[in-house]
Amino acid sequence: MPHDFPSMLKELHLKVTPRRLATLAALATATTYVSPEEVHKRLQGEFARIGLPTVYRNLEELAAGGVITKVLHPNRQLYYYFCPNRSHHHHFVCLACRTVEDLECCGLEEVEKQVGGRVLSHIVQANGLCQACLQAGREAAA
Amino acid sequence: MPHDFPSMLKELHLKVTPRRLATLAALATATTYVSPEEVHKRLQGEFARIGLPTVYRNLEELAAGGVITKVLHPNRQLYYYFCPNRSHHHHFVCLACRTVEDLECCGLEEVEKQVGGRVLSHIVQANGLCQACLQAGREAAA
DNA sequence: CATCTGGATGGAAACCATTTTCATTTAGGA
DNA sequence: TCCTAAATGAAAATGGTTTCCATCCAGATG
Repeated sequence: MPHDFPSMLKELHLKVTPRRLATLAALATATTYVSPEEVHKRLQGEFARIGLPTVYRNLEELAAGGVITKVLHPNRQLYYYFCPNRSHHHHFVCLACRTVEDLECCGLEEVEKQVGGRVLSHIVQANGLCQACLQAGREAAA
Repeated sequence: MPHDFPSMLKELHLKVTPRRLATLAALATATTYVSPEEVHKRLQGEFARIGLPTVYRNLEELAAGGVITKVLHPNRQLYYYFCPNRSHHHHFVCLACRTVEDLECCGLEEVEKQVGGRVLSHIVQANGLCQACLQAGREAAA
């Protein structure tokens, strides 16, 4: 069953606009994490007018709603990834081919207990080279 | 025994300069993570001339050498923290009072095995409110 | 101690991903 | 069909961070 993008948007109380649907479609069909700039470029093939701020805004809203995932690159730029896995987990991202792999959830759930405070957010992300890139001798890229 | 900053710098093949020593001293005496801007401001009390680029460069070099730790704020700015704990571990940072607590190391060591590739770097950081801030009703700040 | 050399530094400018502003358009309920 | 708040584009601003380059200094050498 294909993704039901309109329902996803409605659940987030976002209007179902052509640009948002196209953004979701672009992410869902990408095999790697992508930059806002790249999403913008791709949408320019579908819309005569599409502003970069719109892309930034929509990506941010979708990520805030949990429909897509942010990838924090070591270069500190933001990338986005459509992760169909709805359960709580973390990612390994290949810095060469930009693929994303799910990781088993690690013990961060106990952190709040350990700290005694409240965990508002957390980052658990491993960066590196996937098996394929390692064997192919590819290197990390910005 | 106080910290031996000159030795730390020499181990990293960095020259022992007054600015670097003052930067380390500033971080070591701070009870919270601090921004490059804040380090710069503090050093202005010690040096008639101190450039912001110098502060950025030195902080980056010290972090690259593992002498200090980067704190990745949710607002995507970089902060730094002098963590005397030399063993591998991760951090919980309070977004209200900016204190940093050590976390027990979680299972990231097995990630490389799980992925089959090579982990070049990883981020494991919990953000939130520490116990004291939670009880005091303080809130997260930028 | 004097000299030498590459690393360290300051100031100004550049960078550039991201955000803000604001006028215009549009989704979707009334 | 209307209406209103949300969505959008274009242009400009933002601001943390980095680059450039001339000058300075740590520290090795003799």
